[in-house]
Amino acid sequence: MSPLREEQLDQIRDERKDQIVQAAIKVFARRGIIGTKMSMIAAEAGISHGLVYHYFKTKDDLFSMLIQGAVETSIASIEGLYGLPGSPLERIRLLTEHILSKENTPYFMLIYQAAHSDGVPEKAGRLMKEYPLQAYIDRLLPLFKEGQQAGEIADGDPEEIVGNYFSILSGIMVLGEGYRIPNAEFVMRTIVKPK
Amino acid sequence: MSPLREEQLDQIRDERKDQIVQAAIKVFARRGIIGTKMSMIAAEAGISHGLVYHYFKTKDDLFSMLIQGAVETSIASIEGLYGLPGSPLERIRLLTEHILSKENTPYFMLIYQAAHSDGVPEKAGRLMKEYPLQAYIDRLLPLFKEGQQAGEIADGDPEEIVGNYFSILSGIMVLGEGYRIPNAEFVMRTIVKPK
Amino acid sequence: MSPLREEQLDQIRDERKDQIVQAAIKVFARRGIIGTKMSMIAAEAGISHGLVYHYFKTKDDLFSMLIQGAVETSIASIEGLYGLPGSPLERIRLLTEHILSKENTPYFMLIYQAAHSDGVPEKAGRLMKEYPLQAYIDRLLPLFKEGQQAGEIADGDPEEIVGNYFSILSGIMVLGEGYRIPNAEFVMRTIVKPK
Amino acid sequence: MSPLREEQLDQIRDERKDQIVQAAIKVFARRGIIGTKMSMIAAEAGISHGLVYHYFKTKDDLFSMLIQGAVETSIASIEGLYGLPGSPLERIRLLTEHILSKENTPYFMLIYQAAHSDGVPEKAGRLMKEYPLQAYIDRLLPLFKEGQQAGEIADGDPEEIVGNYFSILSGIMVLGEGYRIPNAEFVMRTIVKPK
DNA sequence: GATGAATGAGAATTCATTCAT
DNA sequence: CATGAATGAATTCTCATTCAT
Repeated sequence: MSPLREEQLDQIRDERKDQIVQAAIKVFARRGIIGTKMSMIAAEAGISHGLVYHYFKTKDDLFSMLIQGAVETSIASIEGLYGLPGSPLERIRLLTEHILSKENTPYFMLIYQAAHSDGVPEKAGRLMKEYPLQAYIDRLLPLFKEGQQAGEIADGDPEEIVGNYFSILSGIMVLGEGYRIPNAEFVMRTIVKPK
Repeated sequence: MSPLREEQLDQIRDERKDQIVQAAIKVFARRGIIGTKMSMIAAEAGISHGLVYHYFKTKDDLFSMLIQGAVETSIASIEGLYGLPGSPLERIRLLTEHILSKENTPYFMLIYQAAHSDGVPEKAGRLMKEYPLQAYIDRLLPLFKEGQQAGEIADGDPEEIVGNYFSILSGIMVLGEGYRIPNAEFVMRTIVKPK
Repeated sequence: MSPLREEQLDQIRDERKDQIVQAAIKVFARRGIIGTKMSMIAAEAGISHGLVYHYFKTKDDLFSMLIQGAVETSIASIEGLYGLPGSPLERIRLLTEHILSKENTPYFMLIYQAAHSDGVPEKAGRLMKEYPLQAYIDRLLPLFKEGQQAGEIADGDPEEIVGNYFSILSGIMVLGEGYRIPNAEFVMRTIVKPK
Repeated sequence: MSPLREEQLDQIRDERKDQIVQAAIKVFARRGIIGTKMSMIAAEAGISHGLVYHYFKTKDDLFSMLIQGAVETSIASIEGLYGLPGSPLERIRLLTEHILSKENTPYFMLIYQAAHSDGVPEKAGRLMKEYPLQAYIDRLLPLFKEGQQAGEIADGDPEEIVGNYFSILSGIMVLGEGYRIPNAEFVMRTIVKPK
């Protein structure tokens, strides 16, 4: 095994792994844990079902890994808001637009699946306990409070407002095909302070 | 044999059927079609799984029956709005409160499941084709237009407004445990015309 | 319980039992043991399935009873030949016509089912051991030998001739719908001595 | 991956498929469709029941495939007669011997099962409609007519003669264990013209 | 690393049988 | 005697997972 060869293998491994992950996100998001067959993921990734097991120990393992990624990404994207310039409202609008963008759907679906389905594997379940929905709310809270102080966000219990805001966004993202996705402005109306 | 006995049997049948239906709504709503095992329904209803088949031919049959009920009930509840007194906005607020009330969750979940899950039985699928989401929007449209004419509802394409409104409500109802359910007022903000 | 009432009950019992037996013969003959559901028998007899169990302990019990009747009847009908007048060939022709008559089909089917199907209950199986196919052949043998001595029946091992004759008849009777039932004359050609 | 491997897999597939088919013929012939459990076929073939489903979609599928083979083989074997040399009677005797040979039993049983049993799958049923018993008779008819013209076959309605002949052969082949199988000569007596 | 044959646990469904009324 | 509600064992079929090649 020359180092070159090793590198090649590593590259193949990474490629394959990503192939599988992308396929799995797609299928899990649409069909949920139970509704997703390993063969579907393999077919979507264009490989044999046997190969999936070279890279992921079990179906639960694969799902848990996806959830972990989804949670980390989404938490990071919220925390990223605090480094951005602009008024609180502007930054919230940015986040709202970001969340409502098409490419985020699978991540929300995944988190939704993990929070609900009963076939949720232990590991994914643990993750959801560590970073429960409340975690998202907690991280948004300071921003909303800031907004209230700036007179941009409607008065009222800030935790309630954030909770409502997050529910509405989550709900929309989970709906899937057939439902109209409102634009950010529409959702923002629920939180901006009327003049 | 005696009329009394006949009645007793009818009563038992009705009771059991209702028991099963209630249990099924509960379980289907939470777990979806594939995720729901007949044994879960039986256990939830406190009967043997064999008895479920005494009353419902198949799992698909049972699910389809529930969907039919859910669709009919929800359509009727929208259409009922047109007979009520009050301004359009007041009536929409009424509907919003009604939809957001706890006891409606399973119906929305059911319709959501029927519109999405992959194991949707043919009969339920047909129902969803007959009464697709658009049907709900169509039925709400006149009321919203009325509201716009009365200056109560925000300007803009009424179909878009209704679609967004319905998406937000549907999304919320589908989320299930862990998420905060906003009160009607919060949702109403997305559609009322700012003064 | 007046004696009159007892008699009435007895009569009902006998009627019901016969109703069930007739229905069972019909259904078992066509569908075999496994293919016959108790509910089919009950439906054919026009009673509830529960009532069948008042008269027959189990499905196997019912089947065994029918086999017993079929075996006894058919054995008796062969033995009856020996008391009849006429030449051996004439009496064999009589038996052949009798067997080939439509109303005998179910009995042959039943015996065939009992001899083959693997779901044969222990009791019926025992009966078939006591009166196996050989029993029929043994009982026909003297008549055929007589026929050979009288120059009416073809020469050759009489046991083989009887066996063949019985196989052909049994086979025909077992075929059921769709197949043509030859008349007695046709079958007789296999055993009569050519002039 | 390599062509060798490809061939190996093909070979394994063919072997397994044949193993299953042979086992299935054996079990279906004896027990009929309903009486045959997939586990029996698997056990007979010495494999897991899961593997049977790897090769055949359903039990009905497997049965239908067997019927198709049986029908095609038997029709072909009749049609092959017309290319053979010899007098009509000689060729019919050949066919009779062929049919009565031990190895043909399962095929006749199978066709019999398909023509009768109640659990006959739609596909097999369709095949039996396309090639009903009448088809066999139609294909034999010309040969028997030839035989009558040659003075070898008994006079009378040829369709009736063929029908009877086919019934007798079918009946014998269907009987199964316990019954004596007559030799061809015995059966031929029913159709040859007496001198 | 990659494939797909092979296994077996689990879920839907059927049906013989029991039993309260 | 008669009914049909109720149960659970048995069967078909699916799919996650293993493993030889």
